[in-house]
Amino acid sequence: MTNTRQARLKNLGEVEQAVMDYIWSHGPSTSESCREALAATRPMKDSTIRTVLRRLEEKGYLTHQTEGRTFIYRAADARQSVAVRAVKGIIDRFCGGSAEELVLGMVDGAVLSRQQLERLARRISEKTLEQNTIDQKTGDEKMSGYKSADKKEKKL
Amino acid sequence: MTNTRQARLKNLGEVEQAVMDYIWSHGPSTSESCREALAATRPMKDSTIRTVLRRLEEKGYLTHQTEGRTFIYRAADARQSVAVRAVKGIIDRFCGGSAEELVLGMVDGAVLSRQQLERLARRISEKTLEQNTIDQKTGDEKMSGYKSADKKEKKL
DNA sequence: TCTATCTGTTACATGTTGTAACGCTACAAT
DNA sequence: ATTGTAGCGTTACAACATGTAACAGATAGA
Repeated sequence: MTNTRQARLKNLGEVEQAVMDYIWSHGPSTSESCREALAATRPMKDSTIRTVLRRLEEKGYLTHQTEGRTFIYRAADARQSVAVRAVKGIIDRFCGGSAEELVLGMVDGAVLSRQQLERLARRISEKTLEQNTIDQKTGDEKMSGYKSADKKEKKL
Repeated sequence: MTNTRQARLKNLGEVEQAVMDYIWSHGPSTSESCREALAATRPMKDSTIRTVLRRLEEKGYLTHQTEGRTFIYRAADARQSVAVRAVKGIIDRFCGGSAEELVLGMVDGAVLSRQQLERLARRISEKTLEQNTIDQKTGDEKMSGYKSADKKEKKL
């Protein structure tokens, strides 16, 4: 059900990443606009960038549609979705599917600060509230009975 | 200085991953024990597994020490550290350094449930308290805003 | 018709990953 | 001492991934 079966996108090479970054930032683009945008740091012949674009499409990162005779490439998924999918892959491969320990590790690894994590929890709480307002009858989750988990309302 | 400067470990191939999983689970191992452990799903000649092990060491995932004439390989870093580093890489590449949106996306992407996130925040709060009790003077302040470093990286 | 644009196809050098054959050395049993 | 053998060192190779690009075919305008 949650299975969008998009799964396993191959990793991106350096140039591929750069191209995706450009398209994610600038929206639908032609091969030429990509080429020009990257020309400063990475001069490429037009056939080169087009090959990269075609491969990215094969890999499922892009789709294209024709405008006249010109290909307009656009990202198949939002940057963030791809990032999340990538992390999901990492979780599967390294953490046996449990994301919890990973996030905990991110805090220890200084990838996420404690403050950020708490703020996140708060933001989520809000979103959750909205959700609950709509369908709060599903009593299966909630398990709010967390012992005396000392709320300690940290200030931020 | 949490910066262990181990940075950028290359990705693991399928077999490499399997080997690392084994060693992470069983601790220091010889090439033979690895070979036997994976034999069921992946029969390999001894030279094969040894090549894999050597490469994993080159990549920095393993170290080895000699016991008699036998190599004992052990993980250079804990599984979780590697996972976190991998995520860090994703964050740099996709999120311009900000982990926050990513975690938020993990919730939306059903990788992390709201309950889990909140529980995490709670767990962290507790840890933070202990920490604070001990050294509350360290301005923990993670640099939440990386500049994304302009990849100058001229090919050579 | 001719040319400036675009796309289609094919190629190729590197690098990565999986797999493995050989070959050399030290130690143990004969 | 001789030799089998357990273990490591070295080299090879096919398949795929990635960056780079040439060349060819098609077509909208001038």
